[in-house]
Amino acid sequence: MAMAEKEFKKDKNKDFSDWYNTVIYAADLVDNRYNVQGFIVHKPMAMRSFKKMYAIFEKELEKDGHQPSLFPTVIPEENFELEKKHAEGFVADVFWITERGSEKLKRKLALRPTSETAMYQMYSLWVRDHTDLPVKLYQSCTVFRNESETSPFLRGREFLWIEAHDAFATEKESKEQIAKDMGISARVLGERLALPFMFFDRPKWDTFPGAEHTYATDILLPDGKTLQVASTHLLGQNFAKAFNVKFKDAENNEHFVHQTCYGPGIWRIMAAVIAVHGDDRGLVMPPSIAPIDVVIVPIIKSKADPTAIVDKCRKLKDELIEAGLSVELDLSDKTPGFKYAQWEMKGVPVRVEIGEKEVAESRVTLAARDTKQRRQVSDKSVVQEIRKLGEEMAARLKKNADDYLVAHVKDAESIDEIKEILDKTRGYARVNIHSVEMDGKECADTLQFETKGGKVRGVRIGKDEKPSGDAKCVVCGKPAKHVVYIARQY
RNA sequence: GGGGUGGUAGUCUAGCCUGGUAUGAUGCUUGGUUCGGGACCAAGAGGUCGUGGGUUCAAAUCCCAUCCACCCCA
Repeated sequence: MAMAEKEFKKDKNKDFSDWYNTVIYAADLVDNRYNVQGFIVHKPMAMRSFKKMYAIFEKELEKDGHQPSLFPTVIPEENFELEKKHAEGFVADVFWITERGSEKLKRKLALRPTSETAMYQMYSLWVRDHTDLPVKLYQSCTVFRNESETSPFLRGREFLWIEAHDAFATEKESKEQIAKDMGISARVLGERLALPFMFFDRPKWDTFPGAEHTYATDILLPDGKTLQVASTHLLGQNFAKAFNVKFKDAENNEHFVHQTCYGPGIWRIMAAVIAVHGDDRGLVMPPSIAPIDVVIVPIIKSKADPTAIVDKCRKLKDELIEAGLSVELDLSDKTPGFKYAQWEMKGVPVRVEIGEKEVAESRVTLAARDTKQRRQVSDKSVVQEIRKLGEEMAARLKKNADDYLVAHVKDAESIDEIKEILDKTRGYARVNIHSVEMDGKECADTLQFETKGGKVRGVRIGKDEKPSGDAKCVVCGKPAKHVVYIARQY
């Protein structure tokens, strides 16, 4: 709370990391004084946005035929180890429960780092024949991972996400689901949250442990590093075989199911929203997930009777709540300028100012968070005008994001050019590379070393980008089979 | 994995080298003046100086141990 009262003077573009590490506390999103590293307290300003974000995703998932569920937080060791590659990939990150009371457990229980091995255990019981398919369940929950380096919303030992786990009769359906999942990401991240995202087909060496293919959504942050905020994994029949998820088709033949899982990282999406939209005055929250839609600031002169102003504020608050908006009326004993700064810090999209002039002229003053520009609107059309202001703001955020992304993708034909792009442009370098199958890993490793952390994010999905016939790999010089994007990553 | 920084009031912080009554700001409380872009005056409350041990007449300060957090880099 106290941090929020302090004056905030940070230059986002000059020192992004410092800006980020200050604004999340100044905007009263989290408190990091809980004394376990990587486990953080989420305050109301964060939870309000999270709940809205969850609601948006859940609606999209349900439109696509998913149903809500909640599986246990603990996974017994024997389940966890069933899919070998999955277990190998995650074991270093798992927190284990080894005791209950003073008694040592005979088998360890994992705190779920992800829920495949909890859910598919049950899927194997539930799926008997083709009429049981598809299974499409999601859960909104937290998961636990023993990350060595932690940062609020970017990397935590406990973090919020959604995981959707689907099982299908056919490979075709499972592949179609990948596109549907990306459609959800595109609508939520691109349209509702105005984030500059790209879809990538991850290189073979960078797939989710246990998956055949990983399709990921990356967002470019202002420091030029990309953040993976969502991923869909084509699991094939790997887990189905490990967990014995089988069904009988219409001809009474047994088959393993084909599975996918989709995980939008609610925490990381928040990080992206903060990082992409925020400015030197604090958060700029897109209206779709703003913790508070509107703040009303009364302007009261000492010598005048405040009754009429306060009455008008209260009446407007009721009217806006009636219209479905979340509203804060700031009657605290602070000066207007102080209140403006406070609510701007918290990213409230629309501010209403009401003083004696507004009362006398039956109007109010609205101010948009992103431009800080004010406009006068009549009392009669306040709700409508606030909505309009929100829509205009959302459109501006979207345009900024799109422009930003376009300006931060550049082609490179040498490692030096890639370095230049990573360091100066602070964005993606688009290059020809030998291969994104396992035979290309050596090039990727070299590239990562030479460019100090530049990683192959993968082949862009939906763009059909292919190297020309005589194109050479930017690293090894052999004929290039793929066009990929390189960036440093979180 | 490697490195760095720090733990003193709700918050930020001075003091530590050179041991001797705990510094300032902010926030909070009360009263008053203010209020259209981070107001001001006055009074007041608020402290196991991370924890444990040692040295000493005396430890926030010196020594040893330990816990915790934060940041940066691969």
